[in-house]
Amino acid sequence: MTSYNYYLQNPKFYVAVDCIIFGFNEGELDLLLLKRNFQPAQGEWSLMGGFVQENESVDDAAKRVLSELTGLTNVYMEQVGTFGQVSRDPGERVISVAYYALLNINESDKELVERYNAFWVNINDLPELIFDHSQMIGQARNLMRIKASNAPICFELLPKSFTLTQLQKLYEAIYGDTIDKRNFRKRIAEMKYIEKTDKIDKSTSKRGAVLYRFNNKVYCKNKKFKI
Amino acid sequence: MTSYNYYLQNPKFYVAVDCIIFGFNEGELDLLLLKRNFQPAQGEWSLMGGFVQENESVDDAAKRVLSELTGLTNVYMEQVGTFGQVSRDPGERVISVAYYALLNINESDKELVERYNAFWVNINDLPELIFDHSQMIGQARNLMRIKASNAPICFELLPKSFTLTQLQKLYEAIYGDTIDKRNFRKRIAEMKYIEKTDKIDKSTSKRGAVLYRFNNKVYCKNKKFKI
DNA sequence: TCAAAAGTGTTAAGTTTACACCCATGA
DNA sequence: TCATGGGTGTAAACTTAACACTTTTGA
Repeated sequence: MTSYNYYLQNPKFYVAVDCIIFGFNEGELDLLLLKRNFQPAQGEWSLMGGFVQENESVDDAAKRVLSELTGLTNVYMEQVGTFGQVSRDPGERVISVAYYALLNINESDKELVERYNAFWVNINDLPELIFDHSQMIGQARNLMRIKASNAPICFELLPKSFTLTQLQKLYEAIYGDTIDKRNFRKRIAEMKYIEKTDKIDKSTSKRGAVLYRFNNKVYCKNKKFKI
Repeated sequence: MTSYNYYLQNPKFYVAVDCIIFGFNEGELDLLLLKRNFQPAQGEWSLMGGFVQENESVDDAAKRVLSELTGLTNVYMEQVGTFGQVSRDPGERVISVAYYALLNINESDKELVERYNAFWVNINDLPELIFDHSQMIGQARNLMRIKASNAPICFELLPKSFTLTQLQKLYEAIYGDTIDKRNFRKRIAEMKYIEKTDKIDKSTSKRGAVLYRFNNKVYCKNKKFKI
């Protein structure tokens, strides 16, 4: 590896990643937050984070940090942005790259989550968070909302098969607004890649609700999505 | 400043900023690119960039770097994202945060631009660029297009007063598509913050075209914008 | 007088919204 | 048999898209 003088005269920084981890449970959108049982800011609420290492890309660091907490790999993640205020971390200067992740709460490793002292917290009932983590969450929510209206990322939060009521409740949680049931179902019916299965979910009603699933192969044929 | 062991065991990185600088001239959208007369990658095309310093935020570094090239401060800038592949810069590991900037070409310091060996290049006719700079530009264009359709950022690229034909040509350049003149003007007419002035521009037609200006105070009253 | 850009309305198509009742079933 | 959530269609309001001619004036 060549080193030019050019680089040497410049300072280096700790670079961290912080994860805004979305989950969906019982009609509510949750975030996985740490009640920190370690330094710094012990006892306070924070996002799951970690430092970028020499041998990994920033994206890979985010995946690693997410996997350390949840045990999951191949999770949908998207970069939110970089937070680079000089004193955002009062301990040391740290530049942090925020990512949001969407996952199915039931697939996460409950033992790991417990070991980190992490909790799923309703997104409408968030505690105060350290540093600029609340700001990161705000940006992540906006980005996620926009993406969810234009791309089929909602299925990352749901089980493989789901009812239309579940799907609607998820969108209502994302948008923070109610949606008309008939209009919603009309739009879904137009999306041929949201397929009826022959299974019925009886867990929330006596009549039972048809289970649907997302067919990504069919989606890839034209990639039109709009809710 | 307190140092915890926590930080010390982690590596540090060079952090750079790269600027995607948009300008608008004669109906065409341009980017300000460097034909590098310095190391590394001398002789190749690149974005204007620089390293984050100890005493400045990442956002401030982007502003400084932009100002070094253009002489301009108070320029509209937005973060595009962070590029953190391990070997994106073959010289040394550098994590780079990309920003896009919108400015009026005529306000930039031509002498400085020349000294840096920088050129305004039509966005549809870009050269090959070093590292991941083409990817940065791609993301910046997408982001800018979306923003321009939802917020009045287009005026950053225009002189204080402008004709409706200029404004339409700008949007056509941003969207890479033609727009119906009557429909466009109808939409503009609904935006009370795009105000007629009593001036006429005679530079592009014998008849002359009315000059308009953007009134930010009026805009701030309801902040609705959609083109 | 004519070339060249500025300016101006209407209609059809498509999209979005609002809205209320019947269905199936287990308790 | 009834309470509960599942499932279904239509009409009005609004938005978007398509489209062509007249005006002004300097050369």
